[in-house]
Amino acid sequence: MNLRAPVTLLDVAQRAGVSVATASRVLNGGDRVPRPELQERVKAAAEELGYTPNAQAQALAKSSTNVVGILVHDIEDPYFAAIANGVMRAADERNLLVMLASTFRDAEREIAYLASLRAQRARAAVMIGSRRTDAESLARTASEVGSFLNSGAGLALVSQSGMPAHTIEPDNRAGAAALARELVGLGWRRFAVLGGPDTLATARDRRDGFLAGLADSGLEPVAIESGDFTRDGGHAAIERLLDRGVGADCVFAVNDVMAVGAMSALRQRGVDVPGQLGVAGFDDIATLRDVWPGLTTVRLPLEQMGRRALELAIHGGEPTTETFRAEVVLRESTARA
Amino acid sequence: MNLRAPVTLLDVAQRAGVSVATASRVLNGGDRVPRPELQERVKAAAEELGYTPNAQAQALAKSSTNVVGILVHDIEDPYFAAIANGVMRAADERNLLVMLASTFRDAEREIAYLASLRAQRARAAVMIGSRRTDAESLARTASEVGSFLNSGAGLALVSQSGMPAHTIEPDNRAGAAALARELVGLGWRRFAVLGGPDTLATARDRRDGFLAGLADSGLEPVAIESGDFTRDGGHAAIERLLDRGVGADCVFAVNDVMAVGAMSALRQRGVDVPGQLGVAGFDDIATLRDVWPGLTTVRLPLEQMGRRALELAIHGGEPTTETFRAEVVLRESTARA
DNA sequence: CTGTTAGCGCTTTCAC
DNA sequence: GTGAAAGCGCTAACAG
Repeated sequence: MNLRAPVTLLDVAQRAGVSVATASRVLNGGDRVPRPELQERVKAAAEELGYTPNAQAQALAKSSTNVVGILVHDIEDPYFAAIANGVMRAADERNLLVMLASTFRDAEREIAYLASLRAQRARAAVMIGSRRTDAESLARTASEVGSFLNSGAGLALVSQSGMPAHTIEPDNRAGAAALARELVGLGWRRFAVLGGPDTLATARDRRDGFLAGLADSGLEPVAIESGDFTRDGGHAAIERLLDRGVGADCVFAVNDVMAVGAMSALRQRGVDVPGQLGVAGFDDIATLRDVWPGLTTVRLPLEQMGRRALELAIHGGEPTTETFRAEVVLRESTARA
Repeated sequence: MNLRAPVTLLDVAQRAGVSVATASRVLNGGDRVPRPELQERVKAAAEELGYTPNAQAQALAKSSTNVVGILVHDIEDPYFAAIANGVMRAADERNLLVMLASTFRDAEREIAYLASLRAQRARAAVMIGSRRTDAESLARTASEVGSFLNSGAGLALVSQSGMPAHTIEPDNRAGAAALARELVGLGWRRFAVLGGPDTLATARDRRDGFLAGLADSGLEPVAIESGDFTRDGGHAAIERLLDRGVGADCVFAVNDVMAVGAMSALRQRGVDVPGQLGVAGFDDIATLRDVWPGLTTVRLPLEQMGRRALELAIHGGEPTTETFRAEVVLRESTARA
């Protein structure tokens, strides 16, 4: 076994003394099954020569691939990783290869990747993550999404409505509203909200849902502060809030990483959680379940959402929207004395 | 724009009134550059028809792709996500598409994925994560690695030596030894080690390095308990240790997630950290930097390691081994009163 | 059941 | 500079 030697089907066929058609049939399960004896010969030849089918050639010949794409903003963000994981598991079960692209939150990259997937003739793709509401990039994305769909590939979006494709929606509003009610039930009254960028639908929905939940009890938040949808965003937002000196007794961050960033800032400032200030997040990120005090949050079936997204994407058909329920998880960060 | 309509280069060429050769040359920068006027015509035609090159066909024709693969055990594990992120960034810069596979810690899957990447004629691949030392699966992996390399593709391994490919090694032993020394310097004396499976080289090296570091001060651990290389593994291991009642005053878990799992168990048992027991980990996982008390650990330049791995993989050449230094990060979890 | 043969869409000599 | 044509490796009719 030395130096590159591209063994082709023809090589195998010749060595086995059969036609390429026969070789193809036995090696890649086809319609008609050759006689046992030939099967043996072909398999043996393939084995001896160390034959590996050229997926590119196969794809070209039957104009269809077993590749699916996943687009996430940032694979290091545990939220995306969890959903992507679900997609990958489902893909693995179906023997599909996954092309994963981290767009680093750049709309242009996202569009370019989608185009690449189209060029690769991917069977389907799953786009994860809330889109910005910025009209222009939204239009450009929509256009590329149209082309993608038009190429015959399947597509499912997670946390992003408004596109003519299958959509998986976490019930952000209802979940946040339920959380608000539970917190009020616990006795908290003066709430502050750490929102995300206003262009992110997910962040907006969670904030609005929370406000709606408070309204159910005739309450209004004492403050709303927006920041990036990240750990640092939460850290900075709570500091601004503290500096402004609003008298909140409980703060809701629109996602867990922001909440954790906020908790860190509070610790630095010497504010006790939940003694002086209760803190709640959203997502129930697995990696953060061990933080202390345990973070009250709203659990989303992230992996399942990913699985389902892949199923819908490869299934195709008319655009569907499926909503996944969120579930409030009360922990120590909002425990009342 | 209706129903699937595969626009080919031929369509574009005809519409522009040129040959496919010319169309190819202008659309995919080639050797000879056609006259400006033709370029315009071809580009216009391509635009109007909404032409997208078929990557499969291109790959077949020039027998080379711009696809690279990444193999990780579990993309939800922040350690792997961080390295994979580095690989993806480097890939993105080079305009390479990434095929990411999560092997779910299954050796067979890993081998199968490598074979798939070979079938896809991937340009290169990066395998991340310590290999088990189980002789049989090691041999089978080695065999597939051989085939992969033999196909002309590049390969780099992260945290796994012993294969005839480029290798990126975090300096686990030295890092753990340095940590041990620092802890001793802080005044800790009775150490317990929460090791990983003995078949994982990474886990072994960290444990051994730590022991060596202790030995430098003439110390020996009071106990060594092994568990899975996961959050739950750390949680269970510390509980067994506690039940056995070894009188340790500081415990070193061979990775951060184990350490966090252990801290959680300690909290449940009412053991104060670092008051009653100091805790240290390894990796300095970003997502865990906000846990409280802040976890003393050993930082590895995860993203950089990933970047470098990709560079080596696509560069090819003689197998190299590059070692990345680890750096001790002291935090509150091992602070002495 | 098995072999022939025409493509799949694009790149790349090799002539013009 | 530009085009004709021969593949790249495999699949899928279509004949035997």
